[in-house]
Amino acid sequence: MVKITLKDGSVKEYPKSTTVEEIVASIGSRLLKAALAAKINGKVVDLFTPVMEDSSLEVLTFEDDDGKWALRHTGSHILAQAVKRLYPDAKLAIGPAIDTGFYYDIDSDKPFSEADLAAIEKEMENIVKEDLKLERFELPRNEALDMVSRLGEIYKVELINDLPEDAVISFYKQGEFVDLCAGPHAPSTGKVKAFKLLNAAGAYWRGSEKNKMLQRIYGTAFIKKNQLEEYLNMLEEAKRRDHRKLGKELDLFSLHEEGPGFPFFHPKGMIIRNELENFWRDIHRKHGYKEIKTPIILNEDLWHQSGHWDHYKDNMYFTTIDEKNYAVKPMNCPGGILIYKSAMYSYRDLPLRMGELGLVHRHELSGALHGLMRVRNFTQDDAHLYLTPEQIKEEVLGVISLTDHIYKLFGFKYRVELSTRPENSMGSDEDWENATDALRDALEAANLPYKINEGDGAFYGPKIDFHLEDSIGRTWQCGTIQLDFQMPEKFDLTYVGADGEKHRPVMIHRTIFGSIERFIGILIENYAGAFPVWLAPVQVIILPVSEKQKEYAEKLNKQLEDLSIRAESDLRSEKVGYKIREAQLQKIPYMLVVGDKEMEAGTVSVRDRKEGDKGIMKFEEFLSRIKYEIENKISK
RNA sequence: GCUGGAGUGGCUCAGCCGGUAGAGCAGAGCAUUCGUAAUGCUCAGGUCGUGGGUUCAAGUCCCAUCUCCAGCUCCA
Repeated sequence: MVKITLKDGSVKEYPKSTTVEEIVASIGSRLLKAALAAKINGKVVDLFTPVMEDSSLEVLTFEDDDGKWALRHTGSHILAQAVKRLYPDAKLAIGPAIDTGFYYDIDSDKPFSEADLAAIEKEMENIVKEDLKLERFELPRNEALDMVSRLGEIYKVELINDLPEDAVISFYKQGEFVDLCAGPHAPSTGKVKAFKLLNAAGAYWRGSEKNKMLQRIYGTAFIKKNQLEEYLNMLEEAKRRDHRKLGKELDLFSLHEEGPGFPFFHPKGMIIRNELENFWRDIHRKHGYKEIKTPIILNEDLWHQSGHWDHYKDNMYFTTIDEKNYAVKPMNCPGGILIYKSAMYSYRDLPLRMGELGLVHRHELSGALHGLMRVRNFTQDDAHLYLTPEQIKEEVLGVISLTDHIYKLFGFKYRVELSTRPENSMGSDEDWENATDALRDALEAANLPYKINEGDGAFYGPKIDFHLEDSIGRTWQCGTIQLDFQMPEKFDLTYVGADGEKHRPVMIHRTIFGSIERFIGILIENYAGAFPVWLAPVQVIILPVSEKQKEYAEKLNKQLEDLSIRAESDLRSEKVGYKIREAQLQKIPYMLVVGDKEMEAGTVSVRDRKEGDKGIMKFEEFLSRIKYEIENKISK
């Protein structure tokens, strides 16, 4: 007999090699129905696993991440099985579960069209109906290789060959289909009732552009049909929030063939930009930053000296002036450094914080361009801090807290990553280690959860990255804090210490918005175009009921403008309903409906874009309310 | 850059098996002066991303190219 300790602390006894499934069945039929996998002594296993010793047992359902992943992983196997049934020549690569569902990479001569996906989905439904039991078996390496080569699965051969010597090589079988897989899986294909294939796209084998491009089919799976519906609705909703669509509808910006990746900002988009920049300047001044501006085009020699030529040339644009070679700046640091070098500094001057809203140009791959999120020219809200080595931690912490403060103002959730030394980089291992440790210390001190992003640092130093989410949960790097011992060396930067000797400062490169363009993209999607009043391109629109109130409307408009509130009046001879509809679609925060009643009483009938009709109030009262909202940057 | 898909008036979209472009919205004009998400009528507007080719005839077929979309790669 073995003793099984359940999550609630109760202990039950079962004959040895009773399967998890049988144990779960003895607990309750509802739990059995919901169970997808289990944890025995903390290790995730299949339900058909026999229990051989005294253990703790935790049943995993779709509510648990591991249970969810098991179900979706089974979804990917069903997908592969369906593909093999329909296209026996297709070769299978990898097919994992992911946050939003699952995918399978397949090598097939025939590209999968929408119609093919529908056919595959149909076959998957059959497999679900067949309710095939999943079985697991292990093979010694040579037998495993033998089996996958007999099946002609060349990618699986490669995968097995790359497994470490001591790895257990396991397979999962459902009906006629067998796949190399570590598991765990749902107990049978019948569990995957609520699934859908979403799209097909290319993906390189093993993620390297040197390898063959395979076809990746994405799908998702849930335990209940209504969860799937909900998810699909969420995707639809996200499409409505897409900043590219809203940018056009709200007349904020545009992109043209004449300048791929070079966004054009329209008057309304410029208002948001300028408000953000004003806010940025204000808060940075308060945090001890000076502002500078450096040229966009600088002599090529500078870029040789900075190391960009060796490490960043492929992303740069070049030009010639008077037969001399120049580069368009992809970063602001070398220009900023020239300003630093134009004076002498005492240790008393440090930390020196110099901010720059700098327009940079980078050659991004054409296929990577994406609305405002990834462009070829963008304005970084950059700053370079020059410090003594002792000041590193405090300054990094200062930047972290400023970043947190600003993101919170917008109500953004964010994720933090620590990116370490990349392959193509400069400097000694010791410098890199010190810099990376310093950033890690700061993160620990700030008590920020973070993930390590191996080899993703800048070529001159490691960095802390802040990622923000767009409407469908894709994340984009915005803020970054980079610690740099290299540029001060390359440019022979110095300050005079208390000892009267010259010393080498350390540099921090940092951004908070990251790029104004990308940040605006994130703002649009997060607010679904309904910006808080302080950012809204038009803050108030006055809607006279008829032309009789035209003058009253103009008077109110003028008063608003005198207070620097962005107001418009809709004086067209349209019905109020029509004017409201347009203002509503433009997501204007406040509509002031004025008719004879209001005109005579000096009042306005206020309509809030979210809450609807707020009733009549004195115009002055409305003024003080909106002023309060603007001044305090209220988002609601 | 790679794989797949798309590109028709300012916007959103229709156009079957090739026979010389349709609608709604927006715009302009006229009428209407109207109380919380679309008043009516009239008019104007495209040669179908670009360049070649096949054909008596191409938005529709073929080739090239540009841009966009999804994903991969890359990144603020």
